[in-house]
Amino acid sequence: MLDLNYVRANLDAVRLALDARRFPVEALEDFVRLDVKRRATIAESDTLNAQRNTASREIGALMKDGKRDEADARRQEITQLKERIAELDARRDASEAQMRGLLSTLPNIPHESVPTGADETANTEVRRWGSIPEFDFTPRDHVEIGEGLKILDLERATKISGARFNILKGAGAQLERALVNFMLDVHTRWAGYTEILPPFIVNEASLFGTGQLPKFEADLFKLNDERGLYLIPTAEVPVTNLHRDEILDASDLPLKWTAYSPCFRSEAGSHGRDTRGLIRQHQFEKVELVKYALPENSFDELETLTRDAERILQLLGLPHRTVLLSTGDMGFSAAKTYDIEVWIPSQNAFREISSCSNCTDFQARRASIRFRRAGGAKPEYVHTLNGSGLAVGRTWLAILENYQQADGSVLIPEALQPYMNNLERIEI
RNA sequence: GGAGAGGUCGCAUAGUGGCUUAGUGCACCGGUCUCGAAAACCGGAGUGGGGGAAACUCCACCGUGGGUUCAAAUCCCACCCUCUCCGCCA
Repeated sequence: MLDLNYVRANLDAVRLALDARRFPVEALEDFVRLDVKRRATIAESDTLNAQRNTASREIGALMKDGKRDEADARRQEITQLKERIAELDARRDASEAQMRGLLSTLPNIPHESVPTGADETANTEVRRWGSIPEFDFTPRDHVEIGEGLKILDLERATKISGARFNILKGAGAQLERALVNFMLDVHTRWAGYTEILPPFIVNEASLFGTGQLPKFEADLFKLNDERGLYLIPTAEVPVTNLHRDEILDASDLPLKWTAYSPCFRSEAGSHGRDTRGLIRQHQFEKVELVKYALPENSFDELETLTRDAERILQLLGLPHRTVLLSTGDMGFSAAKTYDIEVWIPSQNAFREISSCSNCTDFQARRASIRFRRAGGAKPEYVHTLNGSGLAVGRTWLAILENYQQADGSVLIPEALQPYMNNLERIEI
């Protein structure tokens, strides 16, 4: 969420930034009008409240002195004040609700280093790692490889749950588990992240905090339950909300967490896209990285977080590139985002396997996550960052495709073998 | 699921309708003292919002939302959460 005072003071800059994000900016005009109304209402209601408080105290004093008649007279006075105050409060509540409604749907302001553009064609590649594998046979896609090795069963998953679900079996299930352990170990041992195992079901306030609600409810699975609970679309939600409504100490920052979780996404509106295989599923596993950073350090922290995610691909020997997203391609809460894309031989293309964002104070304001510098300084909002480190399902299929052999078997990357009981190859 | 207790300004507590628009202790910040520190003493300090150039000032906030009252932390209703005991359960 953007800061009310910031929007008020920087209306033109905000309008420009939102326009770059392809956000309809007309709504901002109402904003100014509502704000003027709101402040006038507050001023009057505060004054009347002050009068009421004074009168009340005087009545108290009169009652004590036994002057009932005078007290009764003053009561009349207050009754009128109260009506007017109730009226003003109702108006203020309405204005504030409208402003909040509008503010909560505005996306974050892009950082100045982000390229302006309408969509992904304006993204810029910042670096590339590894060489694209060459096969002396026609490479198969992961569905064919996985089903051939009997480690992937999509048909039965459809019977049991429906489209966009999958079943891993034997060495396939083991590979998934190995990847989770491997990623968590690398992040905790070498990069100083603390492991979190969060709830996979969260409340509305948490989803508001990270920005999924109110705008993107259609992307979520909501539980049929009076409590208004949802399955998490990413561990970013529970982990970023860890210190919601708290004031931390500046010396605690940065805080770095890594969390494994399944992720549940309804994928509404992506019918027909990536229908084959594991690329786009309703349920997938992910190891997430989350940081709270000091505002002055957050963009540096984004660089290291992105490198921490890339390291996994490098240790697994998977070719990839890193792309800086343009203003038109970024997510709602992000001020700056790098996507990491892994090479997928069957598609002859790089596909997203991680998305690393600095959300600056956008989520922190929605979730009220603050810190205080030494002594009695005013609380400030932390900057929150998150990135996949990595999407496990996509890593799984990238290994199958990049490490496939002519005979249909798949080699296990060396770094992963200790996590697979030293298995070197998955074969029939 | 049943019975009971409780949620107060970082922590711990006081406060059952107006001497409290929240007291006290600890922690915190500033000062006095000291070579320096500790102790002691003096003073300060919550969050959000409105007005103001500023000094400052006003309003709201005692789990959340309603209600009663001239006046609510305090009374009433609903909900959320925590703890204890019983039952059930991976």
